[in-house]
Amino acid sequence: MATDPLSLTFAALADPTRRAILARLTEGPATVKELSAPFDMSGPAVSKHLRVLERAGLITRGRDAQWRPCELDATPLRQVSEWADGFRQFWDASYRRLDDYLAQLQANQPPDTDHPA
Amino acid sequence: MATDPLSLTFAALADPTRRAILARLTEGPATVKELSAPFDMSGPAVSKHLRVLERAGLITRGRDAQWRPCELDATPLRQVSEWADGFRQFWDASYRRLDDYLAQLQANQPPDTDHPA
DNA sequence: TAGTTAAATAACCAAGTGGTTAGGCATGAT
DNA sequence: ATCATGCCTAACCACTTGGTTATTTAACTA
Repeated sequence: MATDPLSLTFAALADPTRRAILARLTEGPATVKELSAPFDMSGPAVSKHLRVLERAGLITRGRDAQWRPCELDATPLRQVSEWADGFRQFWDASYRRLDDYLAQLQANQPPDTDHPA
Repeated sequence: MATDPLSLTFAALADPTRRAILARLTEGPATVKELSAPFDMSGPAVSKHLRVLERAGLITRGRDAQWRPCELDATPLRQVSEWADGFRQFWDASYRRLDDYLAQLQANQPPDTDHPA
């Protein structure tokens, strides 16, 4: 797998379980067991997901007796947002093309308001 | 692998080659050979990357004689941007915490400008 | 000391990834 | 009809992923 930061982040996000864990962590830190609760999945499976999130820098892990609380670190998501925003004009393109088409229609042959589509 | 649309999109983006292909396609449609040119990689390898992008709905493929031109479809990136934006307050949080700290410092014990840190 | 709880590690498995080479199939050119 | 081009599929490889169960480590508790 690619090991550059952006690729690690995207790879970490490419799993619904991990995205759900991040969503849960927006409400505050949680232990591994708390994070496991919503999922029909063994503890080690959740541990692996957490390791992927940690490698991507999306969570940090502390230590409190036998608990290892996880905390959200959303800073890598900033790069994700910025990368995606670079394509905004292209996902807007179809709508703009439709707007242009409608504007041109309006200018050249105004629709007959007596016969709306 | 997860097969929901957002996971497919994130997985497709988790590779620098595929992101470079998308960047190239912002300049307009291209054939597979044109897309392969910048990469030290066999044709089939690029074909596989294109299939991943196609499965994620990020490109569409046409047919022109023996060429199979690829075109960008950025609409899935809109969901990516919206998902990431949901975390904006959290990647801003550290800066806000710093601002708060500085503001509090300013109010309670104004820094000695003769002894800057 | 013995027992319980939280979490990690180890070992394993099926499936997927990212790459390769070899070969096949259309299409266009000679 | 033959050949070259563009691209695909097939088969293979080493490695990763997402899951499992069993075991181990670490810390608290009785």
